[in-house]
Amino acid sequence: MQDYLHLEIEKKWQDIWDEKETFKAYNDYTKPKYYPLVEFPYPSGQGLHVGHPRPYTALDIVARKRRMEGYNVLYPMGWDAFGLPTENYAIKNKIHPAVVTEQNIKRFKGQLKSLGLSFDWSREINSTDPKYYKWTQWIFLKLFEKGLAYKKEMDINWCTSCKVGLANEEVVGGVCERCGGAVIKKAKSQWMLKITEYAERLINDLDDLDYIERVKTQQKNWIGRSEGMEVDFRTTSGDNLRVYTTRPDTIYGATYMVLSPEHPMLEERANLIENLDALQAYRDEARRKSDFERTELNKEKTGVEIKGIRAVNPANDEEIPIWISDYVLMSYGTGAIMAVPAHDSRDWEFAKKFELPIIEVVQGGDVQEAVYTDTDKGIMVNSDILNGLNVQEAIEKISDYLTDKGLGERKVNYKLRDWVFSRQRYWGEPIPLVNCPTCGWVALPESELPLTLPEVESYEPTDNGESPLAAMDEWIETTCPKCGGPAHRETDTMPQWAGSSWYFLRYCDPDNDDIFASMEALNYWMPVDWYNGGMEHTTLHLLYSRFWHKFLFDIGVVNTKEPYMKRTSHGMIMGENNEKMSKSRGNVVNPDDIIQEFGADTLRLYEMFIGDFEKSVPWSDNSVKGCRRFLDRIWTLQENVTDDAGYSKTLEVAMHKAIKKVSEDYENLKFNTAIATLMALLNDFKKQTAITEGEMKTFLILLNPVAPHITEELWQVLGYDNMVADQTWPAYDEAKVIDDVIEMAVQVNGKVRSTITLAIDATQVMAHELAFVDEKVLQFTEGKRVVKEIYIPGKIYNIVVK
RNA sequence: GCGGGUAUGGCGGAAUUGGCAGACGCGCUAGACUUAGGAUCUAGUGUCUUGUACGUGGGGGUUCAAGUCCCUCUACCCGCACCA
Repeated sequence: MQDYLHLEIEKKWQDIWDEKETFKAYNDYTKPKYYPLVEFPYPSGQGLHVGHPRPYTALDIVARKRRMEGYNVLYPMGWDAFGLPTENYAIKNKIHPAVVTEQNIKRFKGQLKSLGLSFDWSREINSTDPKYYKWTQWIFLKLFEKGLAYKKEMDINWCTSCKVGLANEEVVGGVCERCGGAVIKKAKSQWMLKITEYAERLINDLDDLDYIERVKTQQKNWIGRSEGMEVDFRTTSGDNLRVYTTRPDTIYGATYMVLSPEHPMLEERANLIENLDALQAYRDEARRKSDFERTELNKEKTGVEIKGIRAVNPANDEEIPIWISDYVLMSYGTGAIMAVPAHDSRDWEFAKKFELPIIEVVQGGDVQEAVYTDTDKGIMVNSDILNGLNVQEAIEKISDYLTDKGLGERKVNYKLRDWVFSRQRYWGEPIPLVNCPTCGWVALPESELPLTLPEVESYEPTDNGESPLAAMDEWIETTCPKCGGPAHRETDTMPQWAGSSWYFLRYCDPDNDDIFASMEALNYWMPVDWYNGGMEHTTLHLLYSRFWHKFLFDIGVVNTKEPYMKRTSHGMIMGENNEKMSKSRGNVVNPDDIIQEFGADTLRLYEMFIGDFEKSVPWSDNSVKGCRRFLDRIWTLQENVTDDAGYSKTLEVAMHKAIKKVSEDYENLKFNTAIATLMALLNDFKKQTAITEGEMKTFLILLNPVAPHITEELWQVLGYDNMVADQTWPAYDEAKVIDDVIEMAVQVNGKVRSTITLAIDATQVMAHELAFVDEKVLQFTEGKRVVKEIYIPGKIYNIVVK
């Protein structure tokens, strides 16, 4: 017997798979297809992280199993290569980001190949390749054409000392990550995409999808649909202040109003306001905080009352004060609220701090002492026409009442905001628009796509907040495609989300120069059957790509209204100390080292065995060794295989059970228990003097998706000249999976006292007879009265005594 | 703070969804083989005050029966819109 030389064996089979194009997805549109997808990685300078192989191996298992089940499988891979780290590296080292990207991709690809993943590399894509981003730009132009892209003044993070715009991630503790300088918000005209127009569909269409529940919930909560009312409050300045509320029933408890510090009323009625300076100072302060900081509850509430203007509660005509406070956001609702301190915890804290009146309108608590929010079963009080109603009835009645009086209207609101699509950066897709003094914003004609990134001297953003492209005069100066007059190019680029919002479509037809993918290819391959990715992409990436896909469906260029049929999520791999792996913590494990020492099969097996696929899990060097030991023990099986093609009598049930369990577990993300089953089966094998060829073959096929190299090698050792990858997935016989005799636990008063052996279909009478001669049972029942017997066939027998 | 999730031996985890808690693996203990062992093989391994005992983050409840269902508390993890 040869030694198990993992490096040699793994290289050998990887070369064979490449040469034979074993995993190529062929364009035979008559066969049943299967399209599993993993998120394409950002090729960072650090190389592959041990976290990457976890999802890749998981869907590799599914892909390999599907091929053996007769499907034409498309399991593709590519690079999501635009992004901030590459750009920052380029700035620091004065090297073109494209060069950095190329190096990183090369390294990543080599590492992925050494894992033996069954990707179809002939369809590799790269989001920074002009041939790819031509179509990203094309899709943007379609959005623009349909009125879904618009310009709006939005705040960016601005470092006052570097004089550059910063990503949120570059703002640490309110200061610039690079220089420690103060960061303020600076208004900048930005391209926005109207994702809010799709909010309703993005919620409703989730119903038909096979997404794991927590992903659906997160998507729904992120979109944040709420039904409520917009209500107008008159003011002493003669204006109407419109608020949004989901609880119009509590309007009689509204004892003050709060406006967002950015609310336009401050400008519009500046002449009537007596304390403008204080308000302005507060506004400046709020400007330095993010929405996230502003809505933090545990911090002390702050605010300033507007002196000189008061509001009138439309329900009871009482005059109430108006405050500004940063816990009200301009970006949600109308930027103004009616505050009901008795029944909203934020309002309650604010009222307590500033000694504003608290009026109970739903019975059930002591609102002077604590906020009362559990109002579901409460009855309305102090509310005139609503008194005595429950909350639901009150909402209906007051909504009708205010609507009839012309004081408000029912309104559905979403937390979801439109997508800020501009970045003042170099390393992104140029936005293919031209600003013409006479025609306004004009799209480039399709024939001019891709609009490629020009060479620039510096990748640093300019000190007036524009992208590095703004310094390229000869690139900016152009002519208007519409009128032919002089015009300027847009210098902002797209966010990294752009390229990843449609990449799964390109895999279907990656070399097409006429369209991003032909309808023929899309009709066959789409939708993605199973998409696995990190929980951290559950809100943004998933939502953005669903939005783009729905848009493409609306303009008739894709065939399905949803891109992904099924979405699952994997947990993170932590360092051995159960902290996030990072250089600074010194707990990083390099996959290359593991492959070198133990082999790719061991790494794959380990990452699948390590724990619940959906949960995060710490790395363990010892467990890696245990997985290698399992493969070593399999390797030695080759010495004890007989010529018998079937299963032996002693192992028959175990074989059928294992096929069933492994087949099901691979489908349900339960890779750890699938492997445990195979380990148990190997233990059974080891108890025999020899196993049959049939048993060995089945075992190798079942293990192949997890450990493809060693299983192919052992297959060859058995004397076959084809591959495991060419085999048919084994079937099991349901009749042979069930034991006909079982051990049943016998409980007395709910505690297990003994077990009895009986037929699977035995009756209670038979169980009774066996149990009441059992010494251990009698010990607990003797001299006592049997009150009740619970017999669940095949499960348990419980005797209740007194 | 808001939204989502998690908690089981020394460690990673399993438990047919209300029916024998701890499968499988690691670690540990003992033994075998060995010049040697961080190799391999065999056996054992939840805890303790060793019994009508206790035990699935803490407290309470429902049930013949609870890791699983209900109430409540705590701790940790992910996301929060310019990281990807």
